[in-house]
Amino acid sequence: MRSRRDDYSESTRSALVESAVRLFTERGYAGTSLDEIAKRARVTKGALYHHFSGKQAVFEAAFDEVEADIKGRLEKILSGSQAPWERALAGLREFIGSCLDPSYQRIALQEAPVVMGWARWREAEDRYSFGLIKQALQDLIDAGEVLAVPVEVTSRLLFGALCSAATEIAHSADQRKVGEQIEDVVVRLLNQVRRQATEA
Amino acid sequence: MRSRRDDYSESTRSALVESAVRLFTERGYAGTSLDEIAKRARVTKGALYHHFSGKQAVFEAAFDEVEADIKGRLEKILSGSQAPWERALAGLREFIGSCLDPSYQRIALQEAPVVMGWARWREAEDRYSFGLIKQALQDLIDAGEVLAVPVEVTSRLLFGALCSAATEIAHSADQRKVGEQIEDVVVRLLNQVRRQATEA
DNA sequence: CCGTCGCCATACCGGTGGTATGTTCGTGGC
DNA sequence: GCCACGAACATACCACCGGTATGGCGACGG
Repeated sequence: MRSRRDDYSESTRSALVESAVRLFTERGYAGTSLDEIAKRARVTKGALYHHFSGKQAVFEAAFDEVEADIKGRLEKILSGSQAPWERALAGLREFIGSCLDPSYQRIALQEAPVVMGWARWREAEDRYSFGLIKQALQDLIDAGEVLAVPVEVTSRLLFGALCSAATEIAHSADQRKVGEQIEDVVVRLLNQVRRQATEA
Repeated sequence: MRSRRDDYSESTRSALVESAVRLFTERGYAGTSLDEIAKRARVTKGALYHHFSGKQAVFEAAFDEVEADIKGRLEKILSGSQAPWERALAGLREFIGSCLDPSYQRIALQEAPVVMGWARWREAEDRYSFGLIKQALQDLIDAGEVLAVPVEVTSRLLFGALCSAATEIAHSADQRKVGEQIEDVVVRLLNQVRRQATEA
């Protein structure tokens, strides 16, 4: 039986996470104090330390929050019923679009490797957006759509390229134009490794 | 006339920078205190604040130190007398190799965007390694070696891919193997956008 | 030989992450 | 219905660190 107190507890916890996501996005990890996070959630540091072991834990909760959101949207597309190649393209577009979210940009891509440490970040990314990209590439290869390439390193290259590209888009004055340019270049490159079975 | 004091002053300054590079590489920006940096340079925080305006300035000095080193090696190769395509390949190899330097990894690629802020980092990178990569790509296009692609975004994609790839190499158990895989994939992709003028 | 100023050390302050302790109130047993 | 218990917080406090203000010492120009 779920008690009334459990509701309250989860409510304040989620309020803390939400507050953390906002502040970390705006001012970064080092630039936001725990008092601020607690204050925005209308509690004190005591409550924060009851729910989390420390500042790092709060950050990781915010990280999970942001990543889970992206992952959900990506999974929906990648499990669709279109042809593998079109699914991948749609996923690519969705990922680039998601990268424009300032929270994902700063928390998941910029600060997470520094705050969590690279090893832990990589491990987490395997379960989130990077894992999905790798899976999508593997599917393409399995379906015979692209040449056999080392999946691990190739998806790593692709992920790195897309992340920095997305950051570029996000900060550019004309997001639409830069976004189309990037998508164009990426698709052009991908088409090069695509098996030409559909032709001839 | 360069006085004796100027020598001393520059000596302690460079000692501080060297100390900062070491500590920032080992423990990261947030994990190292100014007292530690000063102590390793056998001075006190007072000396540090005489030479630098604050912690950020110390970091930027360390950043410049690391970047200038890489830039020097890259420039030597890219201004060589080989054919454009071979020059670019040699530069690519050199850059991947340079990325394995833990200081460059952590200070210039990981922490700098967070510590300096993305905009300032990007601005600085334009004058260092990224600028050289962009120039190299532009040269290839000018020489008619590769198809005309949007230089800015393409080099951004390439830079991002290489950086994350290099991080992957640096942390892998078998650096040689992963390094060759990555180089292979990148060259394969580059060959795809290469103009086939040499054939036929 | 002396005043000056660059170079650096010492002392101190405010803020922040973390801990220890106190307080409230919902919950389950009787 | 009541009470003891513990979860869910609040409060008070400490250690450390970035930054500032001040003091001293020795080299350099006059």
